[in-house]
Amino acid sequence: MPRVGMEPIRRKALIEAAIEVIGARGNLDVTMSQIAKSAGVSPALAHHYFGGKDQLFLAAMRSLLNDYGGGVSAVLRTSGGPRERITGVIKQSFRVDQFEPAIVAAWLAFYVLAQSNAQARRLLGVYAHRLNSNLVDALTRITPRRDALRIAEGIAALIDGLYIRRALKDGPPDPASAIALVEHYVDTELTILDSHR
Amino acid sequence: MPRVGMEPIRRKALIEAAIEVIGARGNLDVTMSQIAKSAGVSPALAHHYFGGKDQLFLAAMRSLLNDYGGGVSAVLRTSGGPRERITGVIKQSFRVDQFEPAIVAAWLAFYVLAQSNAQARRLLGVYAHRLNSNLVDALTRITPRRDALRIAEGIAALIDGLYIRRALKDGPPDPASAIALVEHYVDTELTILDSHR
Amino acid sequence: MPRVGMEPIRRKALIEAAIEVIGARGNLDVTMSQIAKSAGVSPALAHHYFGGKDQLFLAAMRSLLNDYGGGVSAVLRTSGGPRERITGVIKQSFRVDQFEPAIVAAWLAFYVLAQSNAQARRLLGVYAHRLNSNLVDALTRITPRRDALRIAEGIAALIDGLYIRRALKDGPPDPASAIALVEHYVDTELTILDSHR
Amino acid sequence: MPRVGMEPIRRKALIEAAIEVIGARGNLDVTMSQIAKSAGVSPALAHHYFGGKDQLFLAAMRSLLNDYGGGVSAVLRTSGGPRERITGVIKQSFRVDQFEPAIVAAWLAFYVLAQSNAQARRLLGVYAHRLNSNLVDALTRITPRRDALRIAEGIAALIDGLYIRRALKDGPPDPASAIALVEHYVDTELTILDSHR
DNA sequence: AATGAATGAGCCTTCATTCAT
DNA sequence: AATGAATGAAGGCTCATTCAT
Repeated sequence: MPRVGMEPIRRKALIEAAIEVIGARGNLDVTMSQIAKSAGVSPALAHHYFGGKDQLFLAAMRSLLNDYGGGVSAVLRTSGGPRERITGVIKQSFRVDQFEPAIVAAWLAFYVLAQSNAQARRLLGVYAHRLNSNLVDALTRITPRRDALRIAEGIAALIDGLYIRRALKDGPPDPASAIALVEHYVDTELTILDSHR
Repeated sequence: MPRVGMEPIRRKALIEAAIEVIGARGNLDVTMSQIAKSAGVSPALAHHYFGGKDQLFLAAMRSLLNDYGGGVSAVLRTSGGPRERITGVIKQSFRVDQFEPAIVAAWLAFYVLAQSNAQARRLLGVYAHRLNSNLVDALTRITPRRDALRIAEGIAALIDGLYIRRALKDGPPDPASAIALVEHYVDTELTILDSHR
Repeated sequence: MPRVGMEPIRRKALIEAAIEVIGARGNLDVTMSQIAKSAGVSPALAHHYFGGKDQLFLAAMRSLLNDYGGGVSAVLRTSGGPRERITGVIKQSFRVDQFEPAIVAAWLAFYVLAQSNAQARRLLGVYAHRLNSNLVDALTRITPRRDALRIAEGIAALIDGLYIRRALKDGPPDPASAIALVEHYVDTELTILDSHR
Repeated sequence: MPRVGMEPIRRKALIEAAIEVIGARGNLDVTMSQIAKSAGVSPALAHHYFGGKDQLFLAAMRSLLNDYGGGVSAVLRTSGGPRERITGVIKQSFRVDQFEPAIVAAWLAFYVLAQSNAQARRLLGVYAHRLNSNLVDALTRITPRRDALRIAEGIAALIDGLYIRRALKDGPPDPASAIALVEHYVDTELTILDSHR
């Protein structure tokens, strides 16, 4: 029973279904039919709205990145000093909804996709760069630029590494301990720098 | 002209071809034909020796893990004190051959495979546990167990995270800076602990 | 904004769009969507007005035949003697607008359609027969019936054959030379018959 | 039950099946499955040996052209004077096997294909040029070049046109009358030229 | 020991057609 | 009068896998 104005609803449903199915399977070996079925529509409709499998994947990836990037931006707008902003980014990265197994699995899958798909790599690059800028920006206000660059990369690497380890570990992801570990890293680095001054 | 005793030669060639092809493509979407062609044999032979695609993948993963794990073991046997052993593990993780794009890509692909394949997950788990044991074992000799566990996870997460970031970054991987970053992390953590004592 | 009395306008637009699209593509592998888009309406409307793809094709074919047949009839009404009427038919067949690549391509496509579609074959048969009647009718006034039949077939075959050759040749169709060739054929045949009398 | 050395057998069978199916249907709207089934193999095998639908079509077209072109060449090697060679070409064009409905229909379909497929057009162009060369070559030995060019085009157009007319006409193709018509055309043209000399 | 031959299963994609609005 | 929404059906193509040699 077709009604007008369904396009945005279907698009959203399909993107969510894509992430769900990819997350459930753990990789990108999912079919348009599976996604469409999960969204409650025919495979043809998915093609109609997205033009193809790749573009649906990219749209899903974009959605994931927007959810994350949007949260980071919101945090940065409200946080106070540099150190608080770093904490905000870390908390955002390990926000409980970001840590849902399906989401993490989709992230991993998209990481891999980025190796073979230029557009995906670009998307990822933009957000990685934006995250890095935010971290470096905050750190340069409290440490020399040389250290800021290193610490920023350390934070990002820790975040990514913990993501993987949680994704492949059995049991609950335990975001609190992940946050604590990264926070501890930041504190330690800053303390050492202070003591050397 | 078939000769006797070819089996180990073919197996090895096929495993190397698999890693090469997977690395070149960036993911596990490779065909048996591609692998077989790269190894200079027929797809049927690959099937004959490994029994199927999944098992060839697992064999390739096992090979990768053995190369890495073997190196770690060798390092641990020759290294002196606890701190040196940690350095040994880090160096091993970022050994230049481990950092070849093809190898990194294969690692990533296998990480993802581990999400959906129990046998792969088990393989990965064994080696992760062994690595963790080595790190914790060394760290407990110089820090309280509580801190040793945290720092070990930090080291492992940093290693994994840096892997991903190098894999997806354009340009050369620069293992030296990766090693330096992790070493710095260890030193910093240990220094802080010392100063609080 | 729907208005009354749009049906004939839409039908005409769709038929012209069909011929245009078929001509542009060179064959009948065109979609309703392409045709509808070219006509500036929705595919559903094309379906609504013609009942289906086949019927739209037939309508387009009918239009093509009417344009051609109408021209022939007009020529025959105004021309004087038998020889002039033959010239009229030939000129009509190679009228410059009939020679537009799109029209030629549509003709060819419809020729092929006639092989598998009874209605199309009937349409083509009626017009072929009418053309033949006109030619034979004119020729019997100046030659014995036996020769008239042969020459009429020769004229028709030459026309058709030249159509194909122009359609598939690179460069401009050059209708003048085509007309000249057929005219020469008619003249030669008639001259020979005269000389044998 | 696979046996070695099947490739040429399968290729031939598939090409013949393609022509048969295309001929039976009257156009190129045939599926790989239909062709493969008609050849007694799986669709996958057809792809395996030809790489795709287009290439199978082109191979079939090449086969058709070779059958025809090969016959023409054979005729030209054995025929005596120029006039006999022209007769040879005409006879060859209307050889009874060339006139089989399926073959004619395939020819027509390939003519249409040539409009949209560059490779097909090239194939057709080569053979058209070769035929034209043969005709012009023979004609220039008995008429001025200017007339030779025109008559050669007339012969070719008549042949093509008669093909179409036979293909779309109900009843037997009657190659004899087609040959007679073209022969008569040649004789008439030559006679007229003689009488004007 | 090794391979050419062959296929079944499945996926992406397209498209004519229908339907409610 | 007109269309956006939606789908069933089908086609091209790929690929892991099997089999006889």
